[in-house]
Amino acid sequence: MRTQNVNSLLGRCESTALLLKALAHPLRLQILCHLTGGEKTVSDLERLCSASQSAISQFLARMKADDMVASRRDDRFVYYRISDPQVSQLIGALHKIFCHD
Amino acid sequence: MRTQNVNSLLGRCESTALLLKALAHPLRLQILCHLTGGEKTVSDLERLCSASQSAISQFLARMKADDMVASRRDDRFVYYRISDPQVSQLIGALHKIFCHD
DNA sequence: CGTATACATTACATTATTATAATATTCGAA
DNA sequence: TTCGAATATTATAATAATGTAATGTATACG
Repeated sequence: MRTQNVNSLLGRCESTALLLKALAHPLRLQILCHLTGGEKTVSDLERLCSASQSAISQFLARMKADDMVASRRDDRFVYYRISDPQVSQLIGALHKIFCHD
Repeated sequence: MRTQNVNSLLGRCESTALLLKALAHPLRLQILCHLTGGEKTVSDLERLCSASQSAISQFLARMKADDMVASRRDDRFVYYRISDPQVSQLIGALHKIFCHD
């Protein structure tokens, strides 16, 4: 049963590991760090992360499919934001552990 | 320069992503969760995680090479423990976020 | 309409990760 | 010294992730 699985240690480790894997890439992590500062367009992220448009767009699409981020369009720009509270919490925790001492 | 790199956002994201990657596997995460409860032998972990000896041993070797865990031998048993404080902190943070609501 | 800008998608070669099986080592007890 | 339990290592086939290039789509504006 799904619920039982999620409540078992293995089940929680499986779903948590999936999320960790989604963050476990320098560019994806960078993107999410920038998004904690508020929504950004693809070209914002392109400049901020100095990565290719294609790579950024692909990772955003993937994270959107995983419901980690959401987007809205305004004219010719698409604004992305973090939509999963657990992702925000996790980024916050990472910041405390790795950027604060 | 190494220090500058670690202090840049990209540098911190790179090293943090490496650690996340190391945790981003159901079995490795399970192993580390069990180790937060104190040191365990390989066969303890084999039972606790219901995984093969080979898989457990390989992951432990890899995490040891990454200085995430350490081991000591007592007679015929090898006891593993978490040796990296950041790993402990991270597991603690994950527990709060994913196992506490 | 046609063009430029912003973004998305597809395709693919390269590299990394995984699971599994087989074999090796280490150490204590008989 | 031989045996078995505990752990480590090696090899490898299968799968997944990555970076890059090329192409596609949408929207505003002249």
